[in-house]
Amino acid sequence: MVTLRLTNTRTRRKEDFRPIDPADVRMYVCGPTVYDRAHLGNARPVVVFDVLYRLLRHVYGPEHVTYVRNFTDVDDKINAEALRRQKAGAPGTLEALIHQRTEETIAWYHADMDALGALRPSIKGVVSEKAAPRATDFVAQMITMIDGLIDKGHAYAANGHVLFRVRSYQDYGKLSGRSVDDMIAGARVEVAPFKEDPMDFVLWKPSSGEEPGWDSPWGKGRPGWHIECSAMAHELLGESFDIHGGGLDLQFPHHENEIAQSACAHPHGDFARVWLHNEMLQVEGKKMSKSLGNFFTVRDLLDQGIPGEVIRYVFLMTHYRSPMDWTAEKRVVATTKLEDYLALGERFADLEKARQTEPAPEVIDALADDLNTHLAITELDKLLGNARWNELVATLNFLGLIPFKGFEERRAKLTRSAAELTGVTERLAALRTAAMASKDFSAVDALKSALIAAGVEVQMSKDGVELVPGPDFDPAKLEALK
RNA sequence: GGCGGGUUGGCGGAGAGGUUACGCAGCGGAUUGCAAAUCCGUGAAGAUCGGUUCGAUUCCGAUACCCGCCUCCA
Repeated sequence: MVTLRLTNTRTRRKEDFRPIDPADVRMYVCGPTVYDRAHLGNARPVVVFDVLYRLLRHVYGPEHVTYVRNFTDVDDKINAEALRRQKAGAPGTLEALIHQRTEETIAWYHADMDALGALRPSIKGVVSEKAAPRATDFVAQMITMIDGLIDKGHAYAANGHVLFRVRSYQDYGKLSGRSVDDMIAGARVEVAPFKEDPMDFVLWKPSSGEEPGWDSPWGKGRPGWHIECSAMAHELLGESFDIHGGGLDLQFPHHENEIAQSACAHPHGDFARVWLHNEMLQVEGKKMSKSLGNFFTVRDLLDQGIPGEVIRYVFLMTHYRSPMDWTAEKRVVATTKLEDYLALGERFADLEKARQTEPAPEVIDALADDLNTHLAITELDKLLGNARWNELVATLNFLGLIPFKGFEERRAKLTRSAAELTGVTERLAALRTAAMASKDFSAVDALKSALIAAGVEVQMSKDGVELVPGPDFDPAKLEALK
């Protein structure tokens, strides 16, 4: 069995991956706050951890992998959007508007991530709502956890809030490599009069009438951000699980706080053994931000006609622990490459056999070495160069770049196109033979130009004429020729 | 201010203390009525300065520059 090696943020080292239970390898990844369409940066961890998920499924078997990715559906930005809609005259209670907003955002998210070829999270291979849990479905577990933390002296209620007592957890800061004292010296912590210590963070906060709230021992309120992941991971994956992932920006404070809460609430568990963080995304060398005007969503790109596979390929070009730069040039390269793979795979692979073929071992090895997706992609070119067509197709499917279905659709399309081109090849060949004798190529060139304009690739050699319909083949443009 | 990461040929981007990365683009050639596609060949690198070493782009240190987090933006 292939041994995976992963760079564990917790130890800052690349380590052999040994699952707690090979029959149920468990991974948790922080999902989105569902207040709006996912932007391109949101998509990077999704693709990165989808590759890991696929690799784990390959190595341990799909039914032996559990992947949970949450939805944060309680958040001030969601409340703000719902309130804005209400003020704009939308009917219904605020609660209903919040619900409506989170529902539609979750549906968008799934659709957009599906388009990127990301598999849905699953529990032991079974896709379900539970594998994509919503924070609001786990408030009771959060309250229980907070209550336990108060009992153990790791948290305290003050002023309608419950705060985590950071000084009560000795290892606080270990994941992100910071010391509490240094951070306070940095003086960028929110100071609230009711905090015992400026570093203490909120587990529970009171809700006003306009905000969603749940009854709790500390009054009507809502959970702080970090507690949801601790509660859901515990409920769905247990006290100890294998992998916890997310963007590097979550390393501090979110993941640090998750660890503190979980370690203190469940001192006998390990919480997550391996922590993985993907670097951030840039656009043309700069941070994507609304102020720079280079902010866009996944849906924006899809609507521009950029296929999800192209976005995915561009992501895979860069190792997950390096900043990734989204550029127009990379998009072109990705488009060209994928088109080559699709055209050549369709032409030379046996699709039936490809379905029975394992992904290329070189690619598995590349991914097993800390998800070296770039190396994996260069291996695709070698498969192509060595005419290992069935493996190429199987590997493209495995990587989520071109599913088997994509090749089949291309084949069906070509079959239809070939029917449209019936007779044209012979006509062109005849014209060319005549032209060879008369030295007047005008009729040949006219037909050739028309074919190219219709999206047909014209290949003429001394052996004859071949017409290959391209991806943009439009039979309607051939009507005039008939 | 604190903490962390990075700097490779025109572009993207890896691995390895000593042997061609690879891809895209470029250039030369084969082929073609002209093209396209394909094939063959080919130039080009390791931010700067110092150290360790028989030997460093690869290890160590410093400098410069870039980036991220510290502000519930992944």
